[in-house]
Amino acid sequence: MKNISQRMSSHKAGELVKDPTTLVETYPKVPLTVDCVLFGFEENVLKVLLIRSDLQVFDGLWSLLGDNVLDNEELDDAANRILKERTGMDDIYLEQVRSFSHPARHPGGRVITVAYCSLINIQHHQLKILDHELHWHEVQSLTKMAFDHFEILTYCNQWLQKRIQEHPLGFNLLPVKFSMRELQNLYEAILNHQLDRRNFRKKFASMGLLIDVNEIEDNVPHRPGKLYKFNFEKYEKNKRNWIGIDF
Amino acid sequence: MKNISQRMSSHKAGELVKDPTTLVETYPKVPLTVDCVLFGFEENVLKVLLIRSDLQVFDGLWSLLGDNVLDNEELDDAANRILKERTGMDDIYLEQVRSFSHPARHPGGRVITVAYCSLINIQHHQLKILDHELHWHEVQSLTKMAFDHFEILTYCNQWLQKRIQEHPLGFNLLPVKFSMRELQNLYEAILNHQLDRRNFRKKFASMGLLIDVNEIEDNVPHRPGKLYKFNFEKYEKNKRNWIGIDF
DNA sequence: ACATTGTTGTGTATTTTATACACATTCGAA
DNA sequence: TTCGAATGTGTATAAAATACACAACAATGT
Repeated sequence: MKNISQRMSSHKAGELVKDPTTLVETYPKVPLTVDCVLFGFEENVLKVLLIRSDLQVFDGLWSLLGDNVLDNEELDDAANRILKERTGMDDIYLEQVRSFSHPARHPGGRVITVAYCSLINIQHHQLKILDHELHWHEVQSLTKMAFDHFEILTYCNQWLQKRIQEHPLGFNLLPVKFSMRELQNLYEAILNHQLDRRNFRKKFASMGLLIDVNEIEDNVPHRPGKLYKFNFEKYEKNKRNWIGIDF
Repeated sequence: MKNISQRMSSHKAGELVKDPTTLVETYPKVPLTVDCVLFGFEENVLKVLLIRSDLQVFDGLWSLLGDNVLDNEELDDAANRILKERTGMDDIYLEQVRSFSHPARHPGGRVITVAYCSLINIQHHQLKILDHELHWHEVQSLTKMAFDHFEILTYCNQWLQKRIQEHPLGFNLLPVKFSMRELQNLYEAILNHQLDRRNFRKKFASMGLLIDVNEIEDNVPHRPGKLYKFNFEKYEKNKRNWIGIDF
């Protein structure tokens, strides 16, 4: 109750607040950051883009791409700005995942962070900015990171696993034209699980969302596979919201 | 880039930061609140617990149960505290949903809020605190609310619809012992969709998670139905993480 | 030219799950 | 006793998931 009465102190109980600005000025303020978990896919392995931490206490440890949120900046905008600043990339799929607020998560004091996920086609976007040893790391190889970033990464990885099964996110990690094998490798890498090749193909074929571009792979040391594009227009049109209890 | 160099100003580029506290002090700070979307179920209707807004600009409009986050308070703790302060309730299922950060969402200036959802059994918890005209509203009847709370409510409602199909949340809204009809009414109310009675029962029967308590309803003006309990232990043990691409 | 190797592309049988649908039973109320 | 209204149950059909095998193809090496 303490806090409610504290807020009330600026006006009598039961009376309406006429000046919201004065009210907001009484609120405690916290430093707020956004951390971007940038996933990429290369050599059939799921990767994440990291930098070397600035902080001496985290000497040698890797860190997500984060920055503080600016005055009057929306969180989505902050995430996009950080992505742009760090990688030069624009117009990338980005999604808020959740906030992390443990009081001791930052050695410099209380800092709350909001995690965003982004999926990047590594081939399509050469990294132009390499500050802080920015580069890709295999997700599976990481164990310790700066701050609570390993926890955030783990959470986002699970989020991605669930998300990719219900939404066509994966195509953001592939070239525009891809083979069935590439697609399956992507799913297997993210889900960390082997899938039956024939059933996988059947599943995607039955969805009717892949466009056969009548081309085949080259530079493969074996029989080349057909290439496909994902039909985003059709997907957007037919987006279903199904009902099916399952737990 | 502006912001990175701004942060850098406290130390030379390439050098490690030795004093993280000083670093954090340079971060902009924002007022942060938690808004709780408390769902309940009564008379076969999904309801949400609201208070009358304090603010004159929102004269007459209803508002979610929110409060600012205290110094060094975790968001989860803040949400639990607010729930307790407003309703007297403790030990309630609470889950973070997402943050809302539009710069103009609060008339008093920039305030970021984190939405939490909670599901409450209305019968089991009489409201002891009725400040600010706290009471239950039919979700379907709401159109305009204070702040961006209608947007938050809508988002949380959709979140709930998805969530209830994959997790046994619904049982938090029912009495410990409930009939199949009550359970189905709950799902129909939340999903806003009619379900086939026989298939619904078959589905839950096949899950094997309902315990027949060998009792029947009373005080119903028709043939009473059998009562069941949800087997939380068995659910926790067998929690599966299935793989199935579907979009 | 040919055999070898590895991957592509396809089909079918089986099981499981979802959907659609109807009727007798039970209790309360009149 | 009868009526009304909801309970409890089963079956047939369609759709989806799963398990599994073999021929066709292109590249490579001989």
